[in-house]
Amino acid sequence: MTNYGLIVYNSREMAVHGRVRKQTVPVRKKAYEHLKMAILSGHLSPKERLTEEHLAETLGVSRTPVREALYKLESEGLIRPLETRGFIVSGDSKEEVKELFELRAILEGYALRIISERITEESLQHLNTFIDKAQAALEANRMGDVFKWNTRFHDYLHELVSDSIRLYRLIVDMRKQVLRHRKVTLQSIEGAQRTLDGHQKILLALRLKDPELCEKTMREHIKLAKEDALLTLLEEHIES
Amino acid sequence: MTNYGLIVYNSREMAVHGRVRKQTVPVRKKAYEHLKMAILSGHLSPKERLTEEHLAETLGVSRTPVREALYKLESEGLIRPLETRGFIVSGDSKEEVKELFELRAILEGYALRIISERITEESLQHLNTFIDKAQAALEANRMGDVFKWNTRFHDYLHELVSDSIRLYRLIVDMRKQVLRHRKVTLQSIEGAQRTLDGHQKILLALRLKDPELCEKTMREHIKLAKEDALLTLLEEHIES
DNA sequence: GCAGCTAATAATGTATACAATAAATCAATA
DNA sequence: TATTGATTTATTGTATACATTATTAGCTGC
Repeated sequence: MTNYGLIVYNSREMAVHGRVRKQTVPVRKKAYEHLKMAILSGHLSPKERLTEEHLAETLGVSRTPVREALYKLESEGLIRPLETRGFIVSGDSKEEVKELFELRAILEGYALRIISERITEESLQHLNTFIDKAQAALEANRMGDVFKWNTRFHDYLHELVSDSIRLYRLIVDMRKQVLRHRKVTLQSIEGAQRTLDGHQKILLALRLKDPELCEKTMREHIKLAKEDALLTLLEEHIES
Repeated sequence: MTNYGLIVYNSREMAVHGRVRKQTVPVRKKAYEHLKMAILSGHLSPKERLTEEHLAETLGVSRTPVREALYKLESEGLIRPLETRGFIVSGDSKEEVKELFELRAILEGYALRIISERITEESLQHLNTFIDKAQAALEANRMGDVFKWNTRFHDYLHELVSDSIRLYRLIVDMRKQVLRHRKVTLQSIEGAQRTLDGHQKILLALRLKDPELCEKTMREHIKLAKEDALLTLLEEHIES
């Protein structure tokens, strides 16, 4: 396994109730974030076996926080216990990727339905801005920015259901997991344009305040993303 | 806090690969199950503060497995960290119950959509049997059995999507959490009859193999359950 | 009484030790 | 050379100790 050292950022300040309170980031959380990123970015492949001791040693911490991170990752389905001991990064089989996107489609579709019933003109304006910026970036061929503004678009939408805690959590979680399949999608211009068109449609559906249409549109939008992701998956297979 | 001792069932046999292998249930898991049941059954009220030390002492184990159980419960939203230290059982505010049921509605609605595309005649027969048995029990005023067969009905449906691991997990999880709001629903005869009618509709939609209709029907079915649960919640408030 | 400080206490976070168990290795035997 | 059994090693599960931090309680001076 590659030795990726634990990033050190031990404490940060946080204002609570007017009083400044120091809050140290628990090692457990750092280990968790670290492993999660390693998995999502592909640094940790599904081939490698993960054991508490080994990880603890690699990260330079004790087993206690590591195991807590492992359990959390397991509960999120990012790793799974091995028949023998230890864990393994969950492979992204075609079926799994499909399922991930399908869940996203229904959850976010439903979220958009809710949103359509409460969205304000101001929010619509915001969303519009994000689309415009992404479009401009696309025309200037700044793909990084396209990605950024598209992400903002979704983030902003999600914030609008942040009071539905469970739904919100689920969506955020799914999106994170989907990250590793989405890279290539946005590298192709056609893919990016398609995404943007999707966002336009979503905005339109929201403007119409039509819950039914909103749900349907979002589902279709994510379905497209799914197909892109599956294509990518296929390409990777051919490459290797 | 009430002293509920840890149920002792230390090991069980499990056949794996033809070979019988002894498997001890980890204390962590026992503590988790124990706390979960205490919460879901209402033995642990949202008033009580949960701290690692205290729980460890009460359960007669060390903090290590307790904290792991606590983290898991937190990730499932059954408890949440207190502003001060410790955890507290998540209250079932009206909003939370609503959200829970709404999520169930979309997830199970989607599940039924999938199921409709693959269900066999045999499965339909099974489902039919469950409904018949529940109906018979209802007419004989054996409410416990009504509950049992209705549960079987849903369980059986869920099994049909058990290969969609994430979806399956989510549904199972939501249903468990919903348990504590459902008791009273089935105690009323009208409620039970309504539930049964709903199951009939679901079966019909499945027979028609109409995905759209299936999704819609299931959503409506769970929406009804939601309203019952909310009524119950209201009643409890009045009582106290 | 109360604002602000300090000491005491409670609770958590992490490391570590040890016991229990599973997997791997190896040797002996048929 | 398979198969079995015993031994070694790897890994996990739990308890515990200690350090750190948060919370509370108790002061003191106003």
